[in-house]
Amino acid sequence: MANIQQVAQKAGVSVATVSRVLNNHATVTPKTRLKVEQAINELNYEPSMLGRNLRNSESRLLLVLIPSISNPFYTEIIDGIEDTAIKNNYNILLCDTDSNPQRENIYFNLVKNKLADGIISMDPAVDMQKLIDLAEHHPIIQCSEYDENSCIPYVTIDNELAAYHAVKHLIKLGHEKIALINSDEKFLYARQRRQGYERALSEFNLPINKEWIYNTTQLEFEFGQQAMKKLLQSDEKPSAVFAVSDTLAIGALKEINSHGLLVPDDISVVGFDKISFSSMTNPTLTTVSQPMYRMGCTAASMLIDSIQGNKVESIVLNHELVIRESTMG
Amino acid sequence: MANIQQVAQKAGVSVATVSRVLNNHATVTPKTRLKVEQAINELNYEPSMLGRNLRNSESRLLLVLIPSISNPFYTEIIDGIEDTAIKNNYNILLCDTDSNPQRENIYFNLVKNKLADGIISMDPAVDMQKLIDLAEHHPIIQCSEYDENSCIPYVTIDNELAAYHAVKHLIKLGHEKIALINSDEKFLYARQRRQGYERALSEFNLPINKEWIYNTTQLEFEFGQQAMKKLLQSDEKPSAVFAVSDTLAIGALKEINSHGLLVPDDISVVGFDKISFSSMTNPTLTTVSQPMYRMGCTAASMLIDSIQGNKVESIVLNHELVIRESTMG
DNA sequence: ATCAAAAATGTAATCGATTACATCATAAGC
DNA sequence: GCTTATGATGTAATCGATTACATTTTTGAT
Repeated sequence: MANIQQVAQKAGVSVATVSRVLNNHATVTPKTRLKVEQAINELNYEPSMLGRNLRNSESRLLLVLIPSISNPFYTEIIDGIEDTAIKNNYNILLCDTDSNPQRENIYFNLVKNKLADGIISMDPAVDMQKLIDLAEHHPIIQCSEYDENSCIPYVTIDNELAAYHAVKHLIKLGHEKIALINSDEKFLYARQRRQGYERALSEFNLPINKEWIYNTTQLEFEFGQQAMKKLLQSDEKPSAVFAVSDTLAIGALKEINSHGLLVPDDISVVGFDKISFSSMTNPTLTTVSQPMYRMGCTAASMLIDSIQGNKVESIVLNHELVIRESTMG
Repeated sequence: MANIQQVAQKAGVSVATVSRVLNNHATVTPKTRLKVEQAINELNYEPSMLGRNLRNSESRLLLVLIPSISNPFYTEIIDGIEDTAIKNNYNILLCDTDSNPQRENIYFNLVKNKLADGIISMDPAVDMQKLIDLAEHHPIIQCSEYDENSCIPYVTIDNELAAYHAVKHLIKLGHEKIALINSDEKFLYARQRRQGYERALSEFNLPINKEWIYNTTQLEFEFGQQAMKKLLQSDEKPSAVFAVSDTLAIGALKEINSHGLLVPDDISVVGFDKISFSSMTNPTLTTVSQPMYRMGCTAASMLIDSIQGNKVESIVLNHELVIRESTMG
């Protein structure tokens, strides 16, 4: 691969002139520009990002931290991030942390080392202290998942309110025995959704039954199945279930089916996220939809703003309850 | 962020010595090493990859090209790639091309610019000519998807044989009217799977009915639904369906259900890939399982080998037919 | 104590770009 | 034709690391 010196030599000009052509600086004669462009083509030259970044300290690369690419929830958000980034002449790289601190470190280092200009973190299991430390010197945005005390700007929805809406929907349908399949409450969103759940119940004077609240350690289907299995063993079976993710809800659905019960006739189910598979289940799943694409766009805009030295404010977007077969009795 | 000069100054040594400490060169007195390490800690110094790569021309970063992170098929492969890479002291970056040539270019440039050492391509829609050109000067491996004429090493399964096994399974169950939901046959795997389908039919003297072969433009659920809808309208309805991806098969399942038909009683269904959803459907889906994790490991090993200057050979791995409810009449 | 060999450390070139500043060429004004 | 203003191009420092080679220090044998 040719370098700028060789191009300069071939074109019979200095490296400065080649650089000027490369960066579209005004003061280059058309004739010279042509010579340089010819040399570039002949040598098949492409400028090295390494040299450029070293000098400019910018890479125009954004890092997106996700806990696992297997969770379909992130897909649409990433589309939004990607589109916005490209519109602003930035590119993104996906970093699957697998919630593994070692891998996390690798990606943090890319930023420290100026190989990337900033980070959008969507990993709820991220090492918060490290993220906060990093945020002191580097642009970082939290997307969907966040730490309220961290001072790192975030974009998210009102999880408490969304859960409240979902549960209220079930109550309005006449349900009084509503179970909650929650994930690990070390995550803020899990605590918030539980609060929404409890607020709805309280508001309608329904008791909060510990037996109907189940916390899973992960979000995969099997954990939803396991949760539902346990709930079906309780003294008084719930007549409805609110799960904090579609994957859990789908696992629950499967478990209900395999017990010979019908959704929504015997038990109604509400999920969260509106992943694409949620309309493929039988019955289709009622779920809380987040404006994922917009959330991604917003996060990217915020990050780019922040990179360009502007102060950015956290943003809370609206959610929407999508009513489908699993609650249509 | 401190640089190596500042560390050297603080420790009262030269930059060369700092660099030696950083790179564990033998010839440093324990006393000096200590001084340097102290300075490094006090200044919170981390070496810049930019400077290092510029000098060394290696980044120890691998690029993984995927058409879309929304396809769950890639998840496990990526796990394999990631584990193997990390074991060899490499890191990976996921590149979602969205089958968009512009984005592809960005990632190709990262390699050309030495910001990454090599590429594992899993995008069937990749611009082959560009990939081949790139492969002349840079290590590249094709994973799962490949071009047989490209000379770029690949790891894959025998798609023809896998499809043959799937269809033979249906034939053995007594089916004689077997439909094929294929994707776009501009993809090699689609052509190969069709061949396997046809070989199985021919071997048992079953006619190949054009009406029972449907090509979709994409792999999302809806395209499977659409395909099945069309198949159900044919003069003679098929009694079994082989879809070249689980997502298509799940769409087909949904469509069959919504026509009031039962799987497998009325129509049997076989998918391909064994994505996690495939065990959450009702009924669960019979599918062809690829050794995805191993495929990922293999691809990563091949790439790293290639980076280190060794010649690598293409590899074909074994598949397995997983029989579940959708074909258990 | 002296000197050679070995070990430790320093000096400075290098990677590939960008850019402030210097220099050279051209055109305009008189 | 001479001076000056302006535009085009070149020179060389710079970014942050690595490393061949040079230099200094230490060690050990006599």
